Amino acid sequence: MSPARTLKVVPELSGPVEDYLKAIYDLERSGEAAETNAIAKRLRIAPASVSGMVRRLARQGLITHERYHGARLTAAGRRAALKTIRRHRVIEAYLTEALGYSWDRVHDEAERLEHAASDELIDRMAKAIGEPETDPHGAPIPSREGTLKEKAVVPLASLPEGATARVERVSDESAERLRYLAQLGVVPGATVKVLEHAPFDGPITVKVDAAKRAIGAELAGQILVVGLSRK
Amino acid sequence: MSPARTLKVVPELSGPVEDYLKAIYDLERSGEAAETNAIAKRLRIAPASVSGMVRRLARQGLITHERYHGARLTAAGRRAALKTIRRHRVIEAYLTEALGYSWDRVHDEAERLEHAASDELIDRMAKAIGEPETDPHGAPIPSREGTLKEKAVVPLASLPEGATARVERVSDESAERLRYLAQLGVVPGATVKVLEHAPFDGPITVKVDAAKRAIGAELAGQILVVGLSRK
DNA sequence: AAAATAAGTTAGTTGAACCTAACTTATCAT
DNA sequence: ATGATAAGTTAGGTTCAACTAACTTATTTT
Repeated sequence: MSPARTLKVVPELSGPVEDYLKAIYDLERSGEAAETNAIAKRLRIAPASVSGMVRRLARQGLITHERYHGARLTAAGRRAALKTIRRHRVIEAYLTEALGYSWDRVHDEAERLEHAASDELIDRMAKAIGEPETDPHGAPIPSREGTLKEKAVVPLASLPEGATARVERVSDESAERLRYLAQLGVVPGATVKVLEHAPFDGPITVKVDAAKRAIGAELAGQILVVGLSRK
Repeated sequence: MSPARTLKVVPELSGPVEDYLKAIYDLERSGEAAETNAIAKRLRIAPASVSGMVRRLARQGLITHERYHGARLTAAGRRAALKTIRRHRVIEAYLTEALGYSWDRVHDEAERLEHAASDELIDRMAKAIGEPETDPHGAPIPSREGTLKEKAVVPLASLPEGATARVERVSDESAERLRYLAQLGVVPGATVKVLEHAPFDGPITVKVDAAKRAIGAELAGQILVVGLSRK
């Protein structure tokens, strides 16, 4: 048998630490610092546990943390987060492209493999499927160098009636939701036209592939699109 | 994000536990019970740590253990060990067949991935490369059902002068050794003829691919072959 | 058979990553 | 501005899987 972890210049981060950094990265995308409770919810652990880890991550220079006011990634923390995110998304893409997984089954598998896969494996996987730019849910894959170009997207829910848009990305949090979206035809690349927008956060009615579909406000907030035309 | 571990009927075994079972399985192949020190050496941990874990595994019914006299897998332990070994070997085979890894680089990667890959992933990998019967080093891959047919093999070192044999399997413990063996042409499937056998555990001289090679006794003990003819 | 050596175990620690319960700080509503 | 609620933290505890040091049992040598 051989040593459990390969030696590295940068000290290896543990699986849990990688998970925290990913969560913080994700929460920070909305602009504000990642709050303790939000991190806890995302990782399904107790807020008290987050307090402890956040202190540690700050001490290690991966995040900055002002007590009672959330966490923000430092440059080093962001780099580490993007590396893990790259792994996750390349694995997701590889599982669908090379091994026939459906898009609603890849998340959990990737969640475990991302902590065990070497950079070399990730690069080989990416090359084998033609260096895709996004994962199966439309999320962009960070480059090998750790840069990421986020497209300017808006939630489908925010479009006015009559607008046409291309689906760019959907949330991969729930397998069930992904199956439902696939059934509706709401997948990255699909074109949707907003027909009707019920008031008071009601459902919106859209045309997808010549079919009329009603989508709840909550769900429509998770579908990210790029607008094609206002009318 | 989603839960860290999938739920299962059989309680999940931790990575370390899987490593212990694999090590014990391997050591037991030689007939005798797996000794504490041997396990410790294989896993590169202190013997004292093994004592503790062995007690736990026995309590869990995965091994039997008589104090001071080594450990043996129970049926349940053997099943678990073979599952992990199947994962390891399928991953090794997949990495070489599908992703272009050389046979000396697959072990470490598999060592980490085997604890994170789901049964479904392993089955998909195996199918993708045509359900191979062995890993790149010639070690047999346990079936999905947990059975394993070990070929009747002998160490190259045990062959008499003049004998011809087919290389079946080599030890994958050291990447360096594997590179050396590849260079010699000593790979599973190759035919070797013993030309000379130096006394006092000296090197043996063999013919491989029309080339004459001297191989140290120690190394020749790790090369497993099936005899083709005595003369 | 006694002494030397090797193998194995026990006791006590450590560090990571989680937990609950109790407390403190911040924010919001009146 | 004061009290209620929400958010965050501290304190203390658990489990896992490793460690070292000291001790016990088994095996081998003389």
